Amino acid sequence: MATELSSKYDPQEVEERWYKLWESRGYFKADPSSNKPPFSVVIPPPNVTGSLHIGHALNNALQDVLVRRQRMLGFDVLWVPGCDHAGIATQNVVERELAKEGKNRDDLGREKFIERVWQWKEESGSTIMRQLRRLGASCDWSYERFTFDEGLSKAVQEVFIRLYEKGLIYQGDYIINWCPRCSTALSDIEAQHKDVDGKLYYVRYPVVGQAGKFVVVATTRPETIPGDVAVCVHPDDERFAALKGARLAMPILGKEIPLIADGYVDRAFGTGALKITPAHDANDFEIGDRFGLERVKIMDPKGIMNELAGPYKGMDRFACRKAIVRDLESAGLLEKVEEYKHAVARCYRCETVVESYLSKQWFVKMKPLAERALAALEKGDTSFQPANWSKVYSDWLKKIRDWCVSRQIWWGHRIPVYYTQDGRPAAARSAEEAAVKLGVPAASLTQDPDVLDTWFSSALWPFSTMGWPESTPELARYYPTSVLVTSWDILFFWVARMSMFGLEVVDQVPFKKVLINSLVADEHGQKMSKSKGNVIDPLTKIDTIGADALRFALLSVETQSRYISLSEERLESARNFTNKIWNAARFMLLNLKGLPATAVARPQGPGLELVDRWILTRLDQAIVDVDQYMEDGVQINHVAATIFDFFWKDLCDWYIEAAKVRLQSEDAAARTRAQEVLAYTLETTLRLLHPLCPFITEEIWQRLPHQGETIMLAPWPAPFASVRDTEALAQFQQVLDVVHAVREIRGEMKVDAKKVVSAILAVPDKATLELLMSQRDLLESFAKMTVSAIAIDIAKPEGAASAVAGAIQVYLPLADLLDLDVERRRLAKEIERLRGLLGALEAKLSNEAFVQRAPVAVVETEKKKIVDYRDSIEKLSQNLQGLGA
RNA sequence: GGGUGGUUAGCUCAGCGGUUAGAGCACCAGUCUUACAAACUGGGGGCCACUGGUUCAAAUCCAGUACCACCCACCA
Repeated sequence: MATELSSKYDPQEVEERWYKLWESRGYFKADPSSNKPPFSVVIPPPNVTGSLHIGHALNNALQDVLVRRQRMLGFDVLWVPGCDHAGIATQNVVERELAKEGKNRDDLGREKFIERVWQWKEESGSTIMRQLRRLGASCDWSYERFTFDEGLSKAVQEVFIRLYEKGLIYQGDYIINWCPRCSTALSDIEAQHKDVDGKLYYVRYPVVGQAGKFVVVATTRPETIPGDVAVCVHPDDERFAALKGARLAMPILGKEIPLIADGYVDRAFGTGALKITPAHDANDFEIGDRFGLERVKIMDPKGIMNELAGPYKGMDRFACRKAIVRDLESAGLLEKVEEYKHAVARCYRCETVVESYLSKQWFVKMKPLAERALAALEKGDTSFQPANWSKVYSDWLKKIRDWCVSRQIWWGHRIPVYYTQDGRPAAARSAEEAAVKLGVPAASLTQDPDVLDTWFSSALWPFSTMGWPESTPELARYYPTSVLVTSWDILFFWVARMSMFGLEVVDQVPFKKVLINSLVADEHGQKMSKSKGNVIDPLTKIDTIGADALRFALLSVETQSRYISLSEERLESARNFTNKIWNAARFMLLNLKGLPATAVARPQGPGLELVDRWILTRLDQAIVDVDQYMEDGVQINHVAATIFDFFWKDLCDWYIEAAKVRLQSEDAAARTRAQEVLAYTLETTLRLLHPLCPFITEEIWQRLPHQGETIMLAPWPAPFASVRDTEALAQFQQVLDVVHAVREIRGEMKVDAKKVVSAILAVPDKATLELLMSQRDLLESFAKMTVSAIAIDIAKPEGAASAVAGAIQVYLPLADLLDLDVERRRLAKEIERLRGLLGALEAKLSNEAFVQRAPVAVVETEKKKIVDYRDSIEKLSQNLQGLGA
């Protein structure tokens, strides 16, 4: 069987070839008609704004691991791929493109502009899907969806109308977060608060009719003074008792405003007096409402002061702040300015300082939806992993506020509400339907110009992708999805909203499990950003080190912390691992000639050598560990480490080296045995590794004796059913100990690596004697030595270096190579180490509390260890003395 | 103001109740041994942030402290 591998691993060629084959043969396809149990995942749809970044690579590698393993376990897997139209973000990107051409969106007009964005989407969307393929993502491409697809748009429209009719969507004038640059409303979570070093201005509001008297108000936003309609103090604040009912003059502009009192005011803050600007602050809006005050809007949607700002008309809000401060100062109305650290909200898409702005918007009433999501969490219908995210999630749901869903942009799902000439609204699937509802001709209606928050459609993703509102076989079979793999930064934006909308619309949670993955930072824990120049581009990496290596690097650092650090070193190490796999496989394939093409059964029986039994048992252990780490909290980094250690240390460093003796032997039976163990071990390990590194495992697997046409559909490895061969583990460990002991002496004594030394092994009993006799060839080849004698209680020759390997004594008569100083230091150091261990143990065992209370088994092993330590110290001391002082 | 996570070898991290703690990279010494120098062999390197507590036993559990990150929040 066994065909050779090229001497150098070329991931590019291998990856491209296999992905095409897999896809064309339909291995990624779900089969709704199969009788296999279903397993479904929907991709967190990447935004069509650009290309795949390293975070996507991690997220999708993780999904692919789960999905590939489930397939191997015999599930009918559906992994739905797709992109998000990403409303504001994408519109911004295209507007920037236009700006390069010296144009803006108004130059094109709504229709042409949207056409332009679609053009962008076609390019960018296909780039992203191509990149996912390069990563190896085994999505079912026949289910590829886009949040702005016709079908998904229909779902959006339908959900809006249903919620509207249920009274869960309403329109109203409220203070919302407004981005003057994007010129649209934002939801609360789209305004991101960051502390800044600002200033607190103490402004004097002259009391009308009492010359020289002022009420001093502390504010961070003096530019909103023209919008003031009152100054408010606490009703019980003695300092203002005498001014009750007074009128104040707005600084600079002179407009008269009342002094009012409300319990909301914090007497301890500033001067205890708060200016009330209902159109530009959420709290002031509420207070204004309580007092029936006017709402004076002093800015336009771009953040430019309007005519109500009097002399400041036409100024940008920040220029206006400067101007007002200057004017206040020259008018003697600025009492003082304090440094003040406070939170300022910025647009999450463009970082512009967000304005609290009064405007008419559409809202979703969230409380009833959140309650259902909370109940589902409580019931365990959805669970989080790591589990502590469920607290973050539920805390947010508990204090949820209504969701502002209308956006004053063009790229998105148009709000399906139509108005009559006199402003009566109706939510409808078309103008015609609205016309019927409203009893007017369709032509007389105008549709709401706004579009929906992009996250509105994302919230429907798990069921809209499956064909809702139609009742499709996919919905019935794959909804709720099995697991959602996503990062915590979109827990509120996306995960929580999917839960709420899934329950509200389909009456079931959208996913049973949420697996939260880390965000990827650089090697110093810094967020990757273009400006810092620390971005690692996944595609460039795939080009250079291959997708498998990139995946392995990401997966081997993925933990349950919020950020993981990815460094060039880590990537290099993963690249080295794939290279090691390639070379080891290459060696094995070169040595498997003569094996049949059919899968090799697990070798067993008396023909097995100790080392064979050892590697097979280590393999079983690795499988058990991997399974546990896959199931038990998905500790994928441990999965990676387990396979890495098994493959490199056990298989390559020991087993392959050990097998070389037999592979070159004349004894055909012995050779075949070694070949069978190698083939079996490698084939099983490849299946174990396949979900993490799909390409290289397939490429090698194809050349090994195997069953089936692809490793993708080969069965997931199961540990061998019979009892663990713990005897082999223990015995082989003794062999390893002896090898280590000899190598250490050689290293310390600087024995020429090519020189074959001779060794004498003193063993404690007959069993050990027989064991070492049987492993003599192995010992000799591993330690570059000839074993001249193995005997019970043989004496140490003159001029020999010595070491203790468990109960075995190793003597190397090195003659003039022996450096007495080095030898003394070595032995003394080891004795010191053992004495330390012994001392601690003795203290422990002389502690009666320990002997009485600790489990008997623990006490017993400790007692045995004491004997062993004493024995070793004794031997080493003798050896040391034998060297003379 | 509330909350979460972190603090272990020079760096990035693992270990989360039972020997005086491990890995990868980096470092030092040696080796091109015909699968692999992207490799092999050996070595050096850590009072596991601090302080208390629980326990026969603590890096590991609990409490507090310090520092670092992050999230949430309408106190101007």
